[in-house]
Amino acid sequence: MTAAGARARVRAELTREIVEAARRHLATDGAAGLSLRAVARELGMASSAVYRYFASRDELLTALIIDAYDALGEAAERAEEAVERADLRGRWLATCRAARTWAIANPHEYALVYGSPVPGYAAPERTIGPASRVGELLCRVVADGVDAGVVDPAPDGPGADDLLVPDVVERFGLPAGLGSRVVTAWSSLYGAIGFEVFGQTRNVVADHERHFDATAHRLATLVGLP
Amino acid sequence: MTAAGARARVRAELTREIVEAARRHLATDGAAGLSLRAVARELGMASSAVYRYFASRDELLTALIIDAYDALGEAAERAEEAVERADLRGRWLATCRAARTWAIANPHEYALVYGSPVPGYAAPERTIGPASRVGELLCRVVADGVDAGVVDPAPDGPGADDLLVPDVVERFGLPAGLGSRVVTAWSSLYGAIGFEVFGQTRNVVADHERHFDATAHRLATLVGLP
DNA sequence: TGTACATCAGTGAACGCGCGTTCACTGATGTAC
DNA sequence: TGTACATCAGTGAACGCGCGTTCACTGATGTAC
Repeated sequence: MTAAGARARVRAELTREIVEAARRHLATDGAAGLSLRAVARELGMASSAVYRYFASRDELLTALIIDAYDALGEAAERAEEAVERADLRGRWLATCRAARTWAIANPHEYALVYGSPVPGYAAPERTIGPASRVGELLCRVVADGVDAGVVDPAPDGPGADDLLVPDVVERFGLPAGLGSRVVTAWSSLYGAIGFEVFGQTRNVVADHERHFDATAHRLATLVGLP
Repeated sequence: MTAAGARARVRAELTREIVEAARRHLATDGAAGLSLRAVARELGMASSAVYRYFASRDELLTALIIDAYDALGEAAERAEEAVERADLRGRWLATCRAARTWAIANPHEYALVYGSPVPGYAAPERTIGPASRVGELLCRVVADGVDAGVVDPAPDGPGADDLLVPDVVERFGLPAGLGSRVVTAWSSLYGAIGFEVFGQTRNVVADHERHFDATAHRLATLVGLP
């Protein structure tokens, strides 16, 4: 068992090294230019050897995508956990700020998951879970506000009840009347982050950090947080 | 003059055909995979012939980018013009909806300008003008509201006055106290469009059109439109 | 109007490069008796 | 503990493909006198 265990451990380590090398290549060539051969070259192995670890280029891409979602999700979760439970707006802001900070520190991984889709690549189902971690966090804050009686559960009236997929509303524990608003805030958050990371606001915004904070506050207000 | 004029006209036509073919290739291969050779092949000419029209692949990319910004800008401008001047919210909504409609109809060109940056490509200065047409439109609506006395010129108090680059505030005719809010709405608009076009809300939103309308209304309210 | 010259569009071969994936193979590492 | 066998990691050559860009060239189209 220990012998087989050792082999498995070495295998897991090399798998990680391949993913790490691929991640570095993302920075120079983008997702579309990610090359198995270049990764193998960097690790000093034959390009064919990589196929012992990943069945194809797309599988390697999937590993990168899941890693990116998980890293972003974990950063946001840690930041949110550190805030006192009753401080709803503080939890919301911490989540938004952590997402922005992670995106600025890892722009190419951010582009991989929230930028243009990679042509010819279809993300498999197992990316869905990691992809929704930040969204879940935002929902929980708002749901806690509803439970505490400080957030209006239906700010749009009954007209916005059926805009979302019913499963989603249930899974995230949100009142139906609030779902669409939270999705607006969620997409707005990534709009703000994307504009900054991709440079669209370079000659527009002077103080990116304070402007982002103002945006996060506005989104908190939009979903009804006190 | 007519002879030279004819030659110039033929040249302009072929230039357009090259750009059109390149645009079609964007759909299958993405911006990073755009290939001069593939474009030449489609047009039945030698790949070297394309160099009589574009000095490099990047120049062709620039032409595509400018075309995309201009097409989006024109669609938005036409839609906005069709609304009665006094109907500020209607003008705002028309602009947002036109941008969304264009993006859905032209997802790859949308990705080209608002998705991940193309690795190794730096957009030249002449893309800036076309890039800001939609933003200008949004600013004008809000500025008209301020002029009419129905939009609060400083909803965030004096604290948000210096978040943007001063030139921008001046160029777009907005009060300093409103600039940051309009930028929030602007990035939120593209966040919403991007999420829909790139598929992030596929299993989340049930009625994309109505949800988008709700979002556009919320953004109008955010910038203070009555 | 006719002719000599200049300009321009387009060709095809070549340079040097990179890619994903397959395949038969060599050794090393583990497993079962 | 020792040996025969099975599993696995990694190799290197090959297949067939595509790319951007350069260059000397052929003809056609325009221009000046």
